[in-house]
Amino acid sequence: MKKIYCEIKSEIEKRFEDFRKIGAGTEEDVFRELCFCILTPQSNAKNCWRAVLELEKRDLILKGNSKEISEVLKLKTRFHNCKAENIVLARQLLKESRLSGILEIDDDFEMRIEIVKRVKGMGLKEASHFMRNTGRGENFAILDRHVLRFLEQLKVINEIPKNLTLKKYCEIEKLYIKYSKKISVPPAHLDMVVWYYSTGELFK
DNA sequence: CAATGCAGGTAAACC
DNA sequence: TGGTTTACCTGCATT
Repeated sequence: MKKIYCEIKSEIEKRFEDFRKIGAGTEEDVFRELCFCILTPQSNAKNCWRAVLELEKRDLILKGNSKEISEVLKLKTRFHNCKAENIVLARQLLKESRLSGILEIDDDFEMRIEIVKRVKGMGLKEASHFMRNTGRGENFAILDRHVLRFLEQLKVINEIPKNLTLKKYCEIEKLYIKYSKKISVPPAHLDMVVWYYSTGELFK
């Protein structure tokens, strides 16, 4: 694992530079990333990004109603009806200037909790994902199926829990961080190493 | 062709 | 109250 990390470390660092740029960009740039994270659960990440681009092309991210958005999401992501609703709801936050208040929170952990509480469709995993993609949360774990399987294989955890409650997520996250320290790979980077290891490529 | 597995989970209902 | 189950939902690759 450490060996793989050394091979792709510079590539990962390049990604993180891009992430920080997005985070420092316009609120709209950040919102596009939020939409992406709302789409990814149980869906193909690449198709989710294509869906975001398609929504943008049709100018639906800031203007489309849930039905129009759903039409685009259909064929590209699972649960397109819920996710279309969630994008419209998240947009309300943006338009009522309640999103910027969340984004201005200094403490990363506090900000993550606020995202989970305020943005429907965002759990701890996706909130961590969103924060990483906007250049924050370097001490978070993005506990998706790949990472959990990886942790199980290494016996960092005994088994993958059937349901990941907030409490269990935090417990496993602590073990994940402990392990990342042990092998001297930053927590945020380890996630990408695992992702590369299981899929053979780096994406978002 | 039918059956199965897989795709970066979350919210809400349930007991 | 907190852990568990279910709804959301479908295309595509593999066996």
